[in-house]
Amino acid sequence: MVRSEKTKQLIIEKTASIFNKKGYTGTYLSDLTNATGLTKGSIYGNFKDKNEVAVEAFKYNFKLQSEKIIQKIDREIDATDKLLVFLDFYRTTFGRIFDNGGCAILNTAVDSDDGNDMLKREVINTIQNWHQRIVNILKEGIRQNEFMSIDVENFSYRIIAMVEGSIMLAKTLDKPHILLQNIDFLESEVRNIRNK
Amino acid sequence: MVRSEKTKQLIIEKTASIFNKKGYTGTYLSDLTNATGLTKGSIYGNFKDKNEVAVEAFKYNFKLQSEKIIQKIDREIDATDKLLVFLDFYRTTFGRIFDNGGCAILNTAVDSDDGNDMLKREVINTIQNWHQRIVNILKEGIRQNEFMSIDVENFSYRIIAMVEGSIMLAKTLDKPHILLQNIDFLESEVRNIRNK
DNA sequence: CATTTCATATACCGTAGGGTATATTTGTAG
DNA sequence: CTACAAATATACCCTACGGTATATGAAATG
Repeated sequence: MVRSEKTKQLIIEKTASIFNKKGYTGTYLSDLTNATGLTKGSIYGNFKDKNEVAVEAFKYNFKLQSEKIIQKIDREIDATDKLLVFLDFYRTTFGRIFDNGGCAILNTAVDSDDGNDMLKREVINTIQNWHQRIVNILKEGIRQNEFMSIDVENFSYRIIAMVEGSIMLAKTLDKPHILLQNIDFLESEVRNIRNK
Repeated sequence: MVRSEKTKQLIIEKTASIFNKKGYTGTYLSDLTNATGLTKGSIYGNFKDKNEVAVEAFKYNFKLQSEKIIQKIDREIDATDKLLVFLDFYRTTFGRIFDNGGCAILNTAVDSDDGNDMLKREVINTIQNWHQRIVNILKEGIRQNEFMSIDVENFSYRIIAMVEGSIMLAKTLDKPHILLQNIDFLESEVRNIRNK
């Protein structure tokens, strides 16, 4: 990795959680320089503007959350196990997610809802990717006669909505058990659509 | 209403949706003066600072959402009907909620998660009020043998999580049907806990 | 080792942010 | 109709925001 790429990476890594915590307008260039130990000149030598940093920070935040879980999912064979592994993931990582400022998708979706088109487009893409991933697992499960023939679109949006809503509640009220219990519920939902 | 109270109200009403759309740091005093047609002097004559306006704006936004639905709930006698009326409410009002910038609870919870203690406390209170309201309906339903004996805390957090998560998804992706379908689901959940 | 290239720091700019002290206006009571 | 109080506007403050032009420093190449 050339020097510039290293710095770029450093900036993203050091500022990602700040953007996630304070939002786009709430994160100042001074936050970026403080966190990185670099100067504005250096940051603007590596990024076009603050927006570009924010977009990269969001990508990084999501990757941080999703990379490991995708690996785990891919390791499983049965659709049921894929979904269960995915859900169980939140049990073990909610602490880290909370420390990082909460779910990047939720935060950025709410934050970029007015204005900030680049960020908004990135969030939409990310959600749709995630949704499609679950849809594909469900479809494969149905094809393999593992699951009943359900409305896969609907079911996967339900999972995402529940996860996101639960993270918001659990984090805001500082009651992790809300998330944990709703994960329990989603697991039972997954088991319910299985063919016996 | 004395003059000052009128102005205060005007400021709150005219700026509430702006705060909901752009968040606390994203809403500038210039937004407030533009929206109200007043000057900074007048705004600071009626409020201590921007934070106080934001808190009042949040209260107003939530009231706007909740006032009518509470009336509707109170009109129903059976616990089942109370819950169904509550859920059905979102079918008819999601458009207005979206136009107002989304659910005030969700937005403010995410927005005030870092810093802004006054706002954060207000959100927490509001969520807990809302939760308690659902818990009370469920408890009463159980007492009247209308519902099975379920975990009421858990069940009501599940409803709230689902509603909030669905609003986020539906608004971000511009797909209202996500919210509508998840409302359908919650309705069937309510019907499922009824004693036959 | 000299030179060039690339990355970072310095020093600066205009603007607009939140906030306030003071002047002006507007209702209101005698 | 005047005098007073309350509410609003004016004019200003300092700070720090996002951003840029330029100078300095560190690697890489011949």
